[in-house]
Amino acid sequence: MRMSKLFVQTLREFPADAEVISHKLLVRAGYIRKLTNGVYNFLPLMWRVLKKVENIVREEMDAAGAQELLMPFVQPSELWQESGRWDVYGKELMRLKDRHGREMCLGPTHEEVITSIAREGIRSYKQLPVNLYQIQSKFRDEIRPRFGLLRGREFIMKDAYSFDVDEEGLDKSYEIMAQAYKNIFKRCGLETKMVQSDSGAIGGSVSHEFMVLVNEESENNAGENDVFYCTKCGYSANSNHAVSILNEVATDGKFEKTEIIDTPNTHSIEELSKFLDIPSTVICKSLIYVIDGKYVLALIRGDRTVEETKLMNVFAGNDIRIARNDEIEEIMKISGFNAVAGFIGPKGLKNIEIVADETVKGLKNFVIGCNQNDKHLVGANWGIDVELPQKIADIRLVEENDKCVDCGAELKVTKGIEVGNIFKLGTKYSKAMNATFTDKDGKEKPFIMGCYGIGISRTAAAAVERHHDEYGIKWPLAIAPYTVIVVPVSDQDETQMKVAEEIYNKLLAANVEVLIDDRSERAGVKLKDADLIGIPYRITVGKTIKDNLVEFKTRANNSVEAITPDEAIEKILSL
RNA sequence: CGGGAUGUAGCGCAGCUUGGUAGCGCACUUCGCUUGGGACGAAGGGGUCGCACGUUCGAAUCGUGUCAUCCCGACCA
Repeated sequence: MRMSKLFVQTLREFPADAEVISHKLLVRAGYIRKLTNGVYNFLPLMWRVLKKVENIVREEMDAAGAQELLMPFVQPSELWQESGRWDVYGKELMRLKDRHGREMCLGPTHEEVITSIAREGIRSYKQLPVNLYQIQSKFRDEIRPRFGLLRGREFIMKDAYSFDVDEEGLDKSYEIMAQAYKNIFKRCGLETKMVQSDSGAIGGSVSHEFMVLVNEESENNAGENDVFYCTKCGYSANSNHAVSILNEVATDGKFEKTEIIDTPNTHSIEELSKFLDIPSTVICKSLIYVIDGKYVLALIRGDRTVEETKLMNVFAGNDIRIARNDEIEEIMKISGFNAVAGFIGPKGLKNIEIVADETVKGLKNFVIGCNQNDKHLVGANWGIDVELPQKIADIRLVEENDKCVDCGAELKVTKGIEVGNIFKLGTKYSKAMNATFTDKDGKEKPFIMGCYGIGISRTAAAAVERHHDEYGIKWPLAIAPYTVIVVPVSDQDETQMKVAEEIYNKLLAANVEVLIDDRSERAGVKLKDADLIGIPYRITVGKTIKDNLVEFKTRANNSVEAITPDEAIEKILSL
């Protein structure tokens, strides 16, 4: 391709509305352009990259025995009503009506549609297992799209769905996909970590996420997930799912008397601990949450933080948030108190579910709110002064230096970009939608399903996050829009132009994806653009051509060497 | 949805306090000159100043409303 004809506009400055580096670079280097909030045009260079990623995904999925199909982007509400998700999938589901007033939605994911396909097409266990996938645009009306391609509303996704006879079959299908995913990301030039995660709105039991770790980048960190991992064994998990061994701390408050004492203006654990001159580990913290509209009181030791997803899962909820002050007021009123946040305790509360984290179980002679402002109960003990809640669960956020449940070594935390996700769905959809097959024993059984997603556009953006420098993008070879760019330094030097054209034509003839910068620009412009756009290799034809030498540059490490044109061609052909 | 900020040419910005009919850099067009790291000179084209209503002889500038965008929290590939 000739640069003079290539549809690309590079910008001399970064766009003002971009925050993370992949967004800044992709816009500046002319790969993408925003159409509207969270929705981007993929310009020719970007589309080449996306097709590369898609093809890697396609090859590995096919090799893993999956079959590609394409489902509609617009879906009828009926299917979603069958699965029960029409009412629980929140505002991310883009709903619309057709001319007859019939309710539809833009596909954010395709469990319902694929289940309806399986329901119609699979009658017998003999047809199983089967894995079907598609690569397609998805639309999720995200609350806050941001970070360019990393969290758009419309994005390209590969979604696959497996159907098995039984759990062992699912385990096998899941394993095959996990391996395919490892191959895919490796081929894309991305190091990923497979971590345990919460299964969220899609549902199901087991799930893992593939994270591109980005902690090394201190500038505007694009990693939206905290990943905890063990420094010794292989354990790693998203913070919304991570567990750890209870850490050993002082849990005896050593108060001589049990009494309610004045603790003025101690709204936070920190203030209370300072005021009483005790460690925060002997305080029981009380937090009121609203889960699916119902009130929940969560008790946790003063030094720890509640993990909201874990808490929500205790009640199988879909939505969780901390209660507002007016809601706390309402609870207090119902229970006959008037305490504000900071002085709340479980004793005497009405109309609320109570759950305690494991950390509070071992507390002795501890401090806890008693629903009286500016007062706390000190020297409390479970079963004597306050009832230990019946519901006890792990609802705490893991912290760095907690111990691994598998091997006892220390856990560390890092940031990650989630580029892929695999779930064991089980029968969640097949049961709800009555999708069954006839098994060996002649009985009707629901499919055992799994689902497997990869953010294609996000993967490309993640590659930019991981591979760039101050001059621009450094595409991994496998997903670069072009392999090599030939740059004649001066378009007025006949020899340079002639040699550049020769190199270009030879590479073209060898089916190499090659660009030639034939624009009548000054050298600086052409070299800067080549770096910005991030083509993996550059062959610069300059003055040294009189000695039959060109400059061969490897963008990945910015190394250069002077070699002959033929050697340069040879190097490219031997990649 | 809550908190903060911003909307002026394709991109980056100034002008707004103290109203007087819009400007700079990049990009674009033409000519000259230049060609190893985003040159230079000359001449051009392009904006109903987000939108609406109001105040005023007169509004980018003041007021009210509205829409959009960006950042911080709850969603997720």
